[in-house]
Amino acid sequence: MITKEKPLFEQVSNLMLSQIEKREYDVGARLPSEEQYRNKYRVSRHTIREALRKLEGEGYIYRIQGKGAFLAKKKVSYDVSKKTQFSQSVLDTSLATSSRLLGVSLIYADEDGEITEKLEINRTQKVWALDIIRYINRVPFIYTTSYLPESRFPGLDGHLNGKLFSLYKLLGEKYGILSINRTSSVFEVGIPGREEISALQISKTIPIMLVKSRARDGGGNVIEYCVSRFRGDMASLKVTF
Amino acid sequence: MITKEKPLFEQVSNLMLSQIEKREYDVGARLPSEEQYRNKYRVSRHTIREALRKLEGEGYIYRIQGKGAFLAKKKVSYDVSKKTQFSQSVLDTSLATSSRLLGVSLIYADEDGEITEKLEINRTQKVWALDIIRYINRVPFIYTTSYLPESRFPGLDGHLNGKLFSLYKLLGEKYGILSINRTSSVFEVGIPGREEISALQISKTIPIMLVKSRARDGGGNVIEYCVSRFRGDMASLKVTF
DNA sequence: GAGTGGTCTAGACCACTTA
DNA sequence: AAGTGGTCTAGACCACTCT
Repeated sequence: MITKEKPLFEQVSNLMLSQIEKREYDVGARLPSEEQYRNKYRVSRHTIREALRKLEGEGYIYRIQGKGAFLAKKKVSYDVSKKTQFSQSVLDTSLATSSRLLGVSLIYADEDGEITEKLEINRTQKVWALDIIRYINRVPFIYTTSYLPESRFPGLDGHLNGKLFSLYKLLGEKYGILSINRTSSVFEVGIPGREEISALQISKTIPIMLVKSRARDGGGNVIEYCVSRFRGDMASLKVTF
Repeated sequence: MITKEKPLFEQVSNLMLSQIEKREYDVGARLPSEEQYRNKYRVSRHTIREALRKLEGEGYIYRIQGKGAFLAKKKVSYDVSKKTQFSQSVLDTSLATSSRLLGVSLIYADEDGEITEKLEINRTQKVWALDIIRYINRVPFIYTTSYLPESRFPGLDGHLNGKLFSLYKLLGEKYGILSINRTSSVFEVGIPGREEISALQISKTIPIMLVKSRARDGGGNVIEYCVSRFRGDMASLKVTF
């Protein structure tokens, strides 16, 4: 069974994958434990863990400390275009969406000046920073930080409540913002930091997709700069031109 | 020095990172070897490797077997919009771009039917599969596989040569395709497989960004379906709406 | 307390690069 | 041949979940 062509952990990983692709497990079902795999394939636990890490990075499985490894679900298709509302952007309407406001803070110019630059303001102006988590079927899917100039949205914190939450709707109702246009976005991949790991409840081996974008009002003024971090193993982002 | 707050490898990783951010090394310079780090921080090699793996995944460093770990360069900004030519999409014009055709093959319908579905053809039709590597300053940056219907582009292989290469220019000159429109793209992240690792010359810990897109001619017919794999540590993809 | 995944050590050999 | 990163084993303890 063991050849010398490929690294051992990769052979093991492929054996595991072939079982998965034969649909031997249901979606969301628990896979054998590392100890069980170790007995099955007769390799060290380290090798089993490398094989599992590979499958996790590829999005086939996810792991939870103390519970086990589970077969991952299909990716969620998400539209990142001009539509600005979360629930409208999730293309599969059978999925339940919800949002939670983690916190609001009023900050001064950031150190590197990235935010002030993106908002086209100067460093003496204050900025709202909103941390929001968006859920799909109660699973954290996106962790977003939105920056908005305080001068344009005075008293914003007073209009917010933690439970139900649509930012753009609120901007329309309370501040008379009629149209919001996302003109461009930047996509990058990354490895989650501590914040992303705890907000999205993922392990550090799952890559995240970063989407940075600016929104302008009808007059062309920048009203928001936001950084969204998507679970890499769950998201499939669709862009239409 | 060693607290119990965070995992050891993360503390080590942060110490390494603080050195990097203090600009103690030049871009592209070699970092200390794992053995040197091991002596410096007095931890096991496994721990050093986990710390380095973290930095690698975050895009700060890259590693080459037998040579060492090196300080990574800044990300390349790349425009993924309607522009269809590689050299035009790299936003920093000071960077040298080049392409290489890895191979052309004439294939039948794929097993899962993804390609035939995307090309809007049926399974009995043959399809050209072109593997192309695009370089930035002679470093592999994108690994693309393009699928084109053979019925639309007969004898395509005869027009290709491995060295200089612009696919869309060729389609215009040889097949009279006047306008090419990319209407939508799908973005995903992933972990590189064997093919991507060897084509992009990366290690398996570097995530890749997958961009799948279709192109249509002026008449609205699909003329190409392509899957591009960007080096996650090098690419910053810009989308304009 | 038992079982799970997460971190860590110590030591070994392999594959690749450089001299 | 020496040095580097890549893979692998064996064994240990920790953190978290479930019963």
